[in-house]
Amino acid sequence: MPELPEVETVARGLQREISGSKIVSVALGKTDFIDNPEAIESELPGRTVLRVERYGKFLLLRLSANEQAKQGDEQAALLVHLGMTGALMPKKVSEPQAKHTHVVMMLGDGRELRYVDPRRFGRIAYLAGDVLARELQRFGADPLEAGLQEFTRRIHGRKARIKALLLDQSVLRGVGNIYADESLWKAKIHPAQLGAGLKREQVEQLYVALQRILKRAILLRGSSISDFLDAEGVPGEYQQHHRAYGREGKPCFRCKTAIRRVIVAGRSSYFCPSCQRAPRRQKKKGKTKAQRKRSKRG
DNA sequence: CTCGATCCCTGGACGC
DNA sequence: TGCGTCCAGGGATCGA
Repeated sequence: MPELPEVETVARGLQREISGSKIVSVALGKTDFIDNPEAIESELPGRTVLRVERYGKFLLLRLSANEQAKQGDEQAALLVHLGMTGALMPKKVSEPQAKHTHVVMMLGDGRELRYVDPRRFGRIAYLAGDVLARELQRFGADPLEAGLQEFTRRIHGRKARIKALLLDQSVLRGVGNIYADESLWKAKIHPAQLGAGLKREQVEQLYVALQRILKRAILLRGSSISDFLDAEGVPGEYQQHHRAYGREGKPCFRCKTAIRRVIVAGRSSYFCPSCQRAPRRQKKKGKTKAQRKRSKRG
């Protein structure tokens, strides 16, 4: 599940591998996850990948102007969201095509940039000019670029639960389930705590924890839980450093209490019930029972 | 503003 | 060996 560190890792790899490469032609497979397949086919050929950046959980492939030099197509880019299972990698043309390869961009040097995504939870879009600018504006601050003041402003006044806030891409861009849980564990904050219910020091602790964890994860090339691979096909190593995520029933690294898993904001949330105390006056009535029976229906 | 529910999709785990 | 079922989960969307 590519989040900020994984996408950053892929972006760096692609920057090294394909920046400067020209896209000669494009072939599409299934396109139901692509905003505008026709634009992909008509706009990409002839353009050069100027550089590859990360924007939240998106890869942003900045493209050169079209050779026909149309008006207003400056600032053109290909946005790629990897969803849960997406992978974007350059391969030699001679290499067999993996199953679920949905986009193939032929490069000018005998390689292809291939997008593979079994579940198609990803997203691809060709955007330019104002449309691109507007799309990017929808997202919140990059957690590695935001200062403590901005971070606090975005968290402290909110009534939503902190887990939901961390996952909300319009609040912070790039944080997903793994790094939300890891940073909350490190800051000793319960995932159901309200943003507005956090003390000043807690917000600061969370800010520091989140940045440290993200930076460390980037150094280790991200977390490979199921099948994440970077642009070179190499798995990350940060999963070996997880303290909460995926550790239900295992002892907390601080106090040995068994890590618990609950659903918060619709997502599995792993936390230490001893280190991360539940919100005080939060307390509804029955719930666990209702949860287990709500499922089926397909 | 915030919530839960639902849908998208496939592979993997599990039960029989 | 092969079904059927459940689950995972980021994000969009809709109704409460």
